[in-house]
Amino acid sequence: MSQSCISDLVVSRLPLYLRAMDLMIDKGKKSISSHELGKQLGFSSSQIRKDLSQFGEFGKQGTGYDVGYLSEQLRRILNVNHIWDVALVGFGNLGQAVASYSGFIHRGFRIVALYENDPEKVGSKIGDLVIQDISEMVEDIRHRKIKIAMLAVPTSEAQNTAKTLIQAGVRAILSYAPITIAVPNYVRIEYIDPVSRLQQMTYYLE
Amino acid sequence: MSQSCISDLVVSRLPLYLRAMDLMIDKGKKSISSHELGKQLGFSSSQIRKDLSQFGEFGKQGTGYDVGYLSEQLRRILNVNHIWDVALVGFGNLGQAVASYSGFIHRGFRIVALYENDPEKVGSKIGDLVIQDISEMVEDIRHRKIKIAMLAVPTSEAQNTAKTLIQAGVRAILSYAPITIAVPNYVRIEYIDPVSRLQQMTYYLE
DNA sequence: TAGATTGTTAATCGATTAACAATC
DNA sequence: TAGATTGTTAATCGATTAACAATC
Repeated sequence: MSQSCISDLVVSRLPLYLRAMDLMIDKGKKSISSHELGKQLGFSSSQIRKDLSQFGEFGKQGTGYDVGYLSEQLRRILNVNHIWDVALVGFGNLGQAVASYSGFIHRGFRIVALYENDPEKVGSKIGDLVIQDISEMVEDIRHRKIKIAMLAVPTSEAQNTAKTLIQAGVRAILSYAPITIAVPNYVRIEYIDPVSRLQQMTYYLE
Repeated sequence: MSQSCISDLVVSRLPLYLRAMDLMIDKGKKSISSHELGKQLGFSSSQIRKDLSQFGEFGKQGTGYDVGYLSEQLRRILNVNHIWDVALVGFGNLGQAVASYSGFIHRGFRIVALYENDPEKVGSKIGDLVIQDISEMVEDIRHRKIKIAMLAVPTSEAQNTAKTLIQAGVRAILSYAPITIAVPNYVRIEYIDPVSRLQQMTYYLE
């Protein structure tokens, strides 16, 4: 059974299911029905059962889903049952904030490299990490076999930096630049653009 | 013609069209066809024409869309032809980064208030803004008629803070907390969760 | 056992695309 | 005028939901 038959829409919901499971674990809840989970996430129970059934049979009739087991299975499906090394490019305000965010590690990601243009910043230590010059980036990423990068460079440099990252072997990019970046189809790219989300909401205001 | 017949999927693409127009303006490009715009954004030309046609006739046969005019129209449609006042709640690492982000103002948003729990931080000035105690939040937001808030508080406080914001009159929330927040249906909410986006990509890796 | 809830099927609903007459 | 591109229609494609037999 090929993975390619699963819609990206379904995949995009799996992290939300996982998030919810981990919240349940914190609360000490042992099992949950699709109905209850749906209510919590704002999805229909049908949709949750349908989504999960694409990957296996994780529930029990009468009782629902075992929270610990489903969490484990979702981690396996999403490939976050191990920690991924991530590179962060750009250490301006945004890059600094991303670097200091503590929410990555327990959800499967660890920033292991920082690259920056500004010679003033290169060489500084942030926790255990030294900010490296961007000229070392390709060799370093290739050598360390880093596959995921977060992009926090200025918009004008985003496309070129992405290209360089891909040449170095990166296969997934999370970009904070408010611009669409062209990548080959063997590379995944996702965007974080808070302003677009705000504009989406103002459409409905007033 | 009621707005309610327009899908949120369509609305979510409008900010991307606007972003692209503004990039064109910077580049000095005067007009663009749906085909060229689609290529740039990774959408089909049909989809772009269909989306835009829901709001009016903005193009010209033979030449495509006038960049300046379409930009203006999209701003009008999205209600960002004026600047919205925005409140930011939570001034930890994340809140500080959001506050220092310079990309809001020229896309329609201005942070006009900062609220924080920590008495150590309350009273400090950030640019022109004073960090206010969260206890002043409801009265202040109500008085200033602020309708949009960004939520950068710890996960455990997100739901309650959102509730308070809504009581104060906020009608759109951009939440950075990795949790689904329940809101009444007259309130819009969007989420920024970089880790979910990363997990969505690792599904396809290896 | 009786009640609850799953996984799955078929029906519905909605979104995308292909095609083309209209026209700049 | 001839070429290009729109706005729109109809066809296709895909996603969501309702319903229910199976079963814990």
